[in-house]
Amino acid sequence: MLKKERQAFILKQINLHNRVLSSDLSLEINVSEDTIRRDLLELSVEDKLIKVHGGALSKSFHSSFLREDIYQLDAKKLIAHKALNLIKDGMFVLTSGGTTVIELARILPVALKATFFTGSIPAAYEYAKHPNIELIFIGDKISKSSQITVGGEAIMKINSIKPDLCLLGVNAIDLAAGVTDNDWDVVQVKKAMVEAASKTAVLTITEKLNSSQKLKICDINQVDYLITEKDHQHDLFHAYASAGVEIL
Amino acid sequence: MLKKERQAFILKQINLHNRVLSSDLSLEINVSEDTIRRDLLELSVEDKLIKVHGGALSKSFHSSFLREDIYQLDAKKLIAHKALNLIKDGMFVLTSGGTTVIELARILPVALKATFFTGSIPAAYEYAKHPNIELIFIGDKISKSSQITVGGEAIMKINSIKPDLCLLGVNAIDLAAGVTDNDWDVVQVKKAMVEAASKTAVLTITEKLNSSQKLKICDINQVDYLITEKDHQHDLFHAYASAGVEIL
DNA sequence: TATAAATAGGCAAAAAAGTGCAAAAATATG
DNA sequence: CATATTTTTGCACTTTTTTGCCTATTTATA
Repeated sequence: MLKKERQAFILKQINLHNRVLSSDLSLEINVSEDTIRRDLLELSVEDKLIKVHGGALSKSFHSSFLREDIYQLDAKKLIAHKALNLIKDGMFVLTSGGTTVIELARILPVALKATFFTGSIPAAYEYAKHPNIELIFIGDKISKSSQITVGGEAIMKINSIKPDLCLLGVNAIDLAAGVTDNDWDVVQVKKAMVEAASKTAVLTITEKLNSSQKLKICDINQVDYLITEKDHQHDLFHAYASAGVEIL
Repeated sequence: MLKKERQAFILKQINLHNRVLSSDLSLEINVSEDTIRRDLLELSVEDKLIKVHGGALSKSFHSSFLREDIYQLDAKKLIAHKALNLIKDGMFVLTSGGTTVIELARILPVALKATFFTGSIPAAYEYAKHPNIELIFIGDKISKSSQITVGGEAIMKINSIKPDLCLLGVNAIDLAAGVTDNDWDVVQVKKAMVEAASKTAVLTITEKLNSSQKLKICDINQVDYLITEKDHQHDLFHAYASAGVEIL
């Protein structure tokens, strides 16, 4: 069998079954696993498939969602980088959805080994691409507007875990009003998340600071860390720092 | 043998077998391999064949592989459209992941009002965009390779529902071997899905027909509908139809 | 953390390809 | 017809490609 034929065969198997094992191909085509590995390497640099330990995966399965224009993306990236400091190897992390949290999911260091819980579909999609984190999706009804799980079953599930850290992307935060939002179902879930976690970090652009909405998620004193794009010594944060929130 | 005769012979062999080896041709025509190589070089600059190390490949063979992705996508879209006929307003539909199912998710008519259950992140992402369907995500550990929920909790959840229809994107289906797959965790979940649903429809391109993998999801007699891109009267389906599967 | 599988990188043998050359054959030209 | 010119072909040689094997590392997973 010619090399090109072999590679075509491999691609066909991948498109057919979404994944192949080097060992299987080696047996089927009757060449050494080294040869298969070299083929997979070539095809992967040609962007025809995704090479993984032990074989290869179909590309179509792993193409990413289109990133739409995100408001203040640079600020959100900065926030994400700051938030990384809170996440350590072996941690159990519970995260909400929201563009800032998704940005964080994208930049998690590949070496990080941790367990993430989330009910957000876009966030889960990003976490799932990470090689070393274990992902537990909290299922139930999906809220269309926020693409996040809501409902009693999800809340029960959240109550049954005890994560080290909750990363909350929020809509509004204010010293007096606390963390607030405007979707009843989402608020119930976020409430449960804050309650369950040992520590809670709020991720938000400063624009949302000192604003409030109609439904309350938690008080300021339940927030352990506040992460924004501005320097932690900025005047804006004095009152929050006094209230016991650590500013990052 | 004249040079032109020889080249015509080579082209004939290529069209017949899709590939030729320089060494074979040298023996058959009784000229040196150098001459064959020069012939192949000439024919390849004339765009009559594709020269590769060791011989040559037919043009159609090669170009069909380049276009395979698009070709398969068309097939999957066709399958998705056929599958639509099974889905009625008010139904509870349980779906797996896989590119074909995701294609279906993309083309659900906006007017359709139904409840969808899934454990696939990409599929959920598509369902979530639909205005009128209610989406319940089945949560648990997410399998990285297939981006689908796996694990005992997910299976228990599936067992607790009684959907009207299960839409299964499969990796391999065969009359004797039944529906098979290659990931243990995924197989457990799919098994539960088939068990739970009143009716099961298998969505697959015909290329996956009559192929099998190592782990069994269910027997052919548990499959109610088989949906492929080919006409339902195609010879390929006789045996399946005889086994009681309705071909769409 | 320990163990087995998978991988990368170096090496060598074999196959194939490129190169230059010269003999043979075909073709052109006076 | 004789000679010059071009084309074709095979051969000797070097270079490149392909492949399998080996060993040290890395990776997956219990």
